[in-house]
Amino acid sequence: MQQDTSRTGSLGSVNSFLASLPEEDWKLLAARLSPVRFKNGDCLAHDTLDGPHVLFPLNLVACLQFTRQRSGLGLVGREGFFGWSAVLDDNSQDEVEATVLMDGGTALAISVEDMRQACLSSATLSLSLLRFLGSYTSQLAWMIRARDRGSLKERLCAWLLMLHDRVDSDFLRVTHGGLAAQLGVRRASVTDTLHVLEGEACLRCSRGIICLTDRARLQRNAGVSYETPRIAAKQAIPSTDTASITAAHQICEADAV
Amino acid sequence: MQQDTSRTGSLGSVNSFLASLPEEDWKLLAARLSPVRFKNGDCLAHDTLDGPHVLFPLNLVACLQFTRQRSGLGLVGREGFFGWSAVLDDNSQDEVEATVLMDGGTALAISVEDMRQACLSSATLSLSLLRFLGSYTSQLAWMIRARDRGSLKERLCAWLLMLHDRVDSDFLRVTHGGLAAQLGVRRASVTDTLHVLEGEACLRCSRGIICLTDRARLQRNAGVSYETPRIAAKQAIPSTDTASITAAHQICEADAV
DNA sequence: AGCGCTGCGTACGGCAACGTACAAAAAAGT
DNA sequence: ACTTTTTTGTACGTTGCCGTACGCAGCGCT
Repeated sequence: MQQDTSRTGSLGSVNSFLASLPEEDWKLLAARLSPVRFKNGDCLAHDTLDGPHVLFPLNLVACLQFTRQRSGLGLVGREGFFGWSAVLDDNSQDEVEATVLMDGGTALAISVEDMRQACLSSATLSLSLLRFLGSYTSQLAWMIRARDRGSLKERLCAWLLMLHDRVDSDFLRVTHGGLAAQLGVRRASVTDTLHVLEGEACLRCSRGIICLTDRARLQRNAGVSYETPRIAAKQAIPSTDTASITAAHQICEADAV
Repeated sequence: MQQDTSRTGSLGSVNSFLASLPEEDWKLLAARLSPVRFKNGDCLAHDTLDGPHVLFPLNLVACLQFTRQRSGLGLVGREGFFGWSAVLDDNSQDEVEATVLMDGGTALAISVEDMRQACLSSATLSLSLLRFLGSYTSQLAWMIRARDRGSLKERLCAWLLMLHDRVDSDFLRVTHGGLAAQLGVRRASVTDTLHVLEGEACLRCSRGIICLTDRARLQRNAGVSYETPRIAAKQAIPSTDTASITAAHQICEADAV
């Protein structure tokens, strides 16, 4: 853990976007961040908070999607943040929400006003936001590609890998129905495809849990649908080791009382 | 035309992103912008220029796509710009290129270095970039939605409307094959669907030209696939009237000699 | 006139994913 | 121990789009 010691043990150290900020930009935000806990299925920024906020997930994974609609647009986890549309007061995107998928946990929140202030006083911070939005853009683009040229098997593998990237366990707490919703396909299709993958020894299913056993093989199955997202994630998600995350998580829990 | 008089008659006035910039940010860019002409089928930023540039289309429309692949990711025209990935030195997106679709024309170019400089010295400029990237993000998101829930008819209508938004004529210079490539489907499927739309009196086809005759009906056919892109575009594309565009175009031609 | 090229019309079989439906198994509530 | 809910297994007919393929029409070129 060769991170900036002033931030080690602090709350922000586990969100790799925050962790990657230069010292001055971090100071602009640090004082105004406060931890918020979310349960599984919660909608980020609507359920728990009063006003609009930007949220930096620590150990939760959220699925971006249009309000009240099935197909998921992408994932946000500890590599990034959610709520940029409000910062840009871009109401065209108000119809996109993020619901917590797995392992309900903690995110750091900052009010949109504070965030906007910080951006206006630091061009490098704005550029950092731009960089993340750029990588999210790339994620969306590959999603599009996957939808018309890739088979369901390919897409499912890519999605599982993206989930796996954002948690610390090989056990994904998702149901077939949940995955179907996120991928915008039938539940039965997911079940079938998972059985095929199980046959290829890529994973094992039990009720409500999928255990990834052969990431490499999954990756081969995903093909190009996962190639670039992986690269983008590698840039954005540096080596955040499990221990530090758990530690910070516990600090959060204590802090959030 | 109630635009800033200092910019009326200048080149940037027809790119609505540039036009929307506050005076100071505009000054940061104006001196370093130079017009570049593109032919139909050219690839923005690779064919004509030496180094990496950011390009602000004036009267051309470009289709974003992965290198050497069919399906188009989105459109960029006079409402925005292309080349942000280089500004963020986000090489994960290097595989996305933009090829000129229609009516080859002029774009204003600024070197990535100059652009980065300008962004670092102005937080509001960075935020403007963010805002556009946010609306592009939204465009991509609706694209995803359209691909799995929308029929080809729906997607085709939305695409035609988006093209129409970015030109000044009701005549679109595109072939069925071209549209098929952009939409990532068979040429024959496009032909069939166009005939259906022709039957509904939405448009008329001749060789290499599609004439939109009933925008409202097209919009109804497109359904939600076009709703939000339209809203996003309305924010980003203010009333740029034909006369000013033509005028500025001619200035460009003179300037580009 | 004749040639070639690009763009359009149309057809047939195939397949992945769809909608729907029903029942069994596992967990959760009482 | 019993009921209720959630999750999973499996089936059948349907459909939108695919791949491929062939012929014709408009247009430029020599």
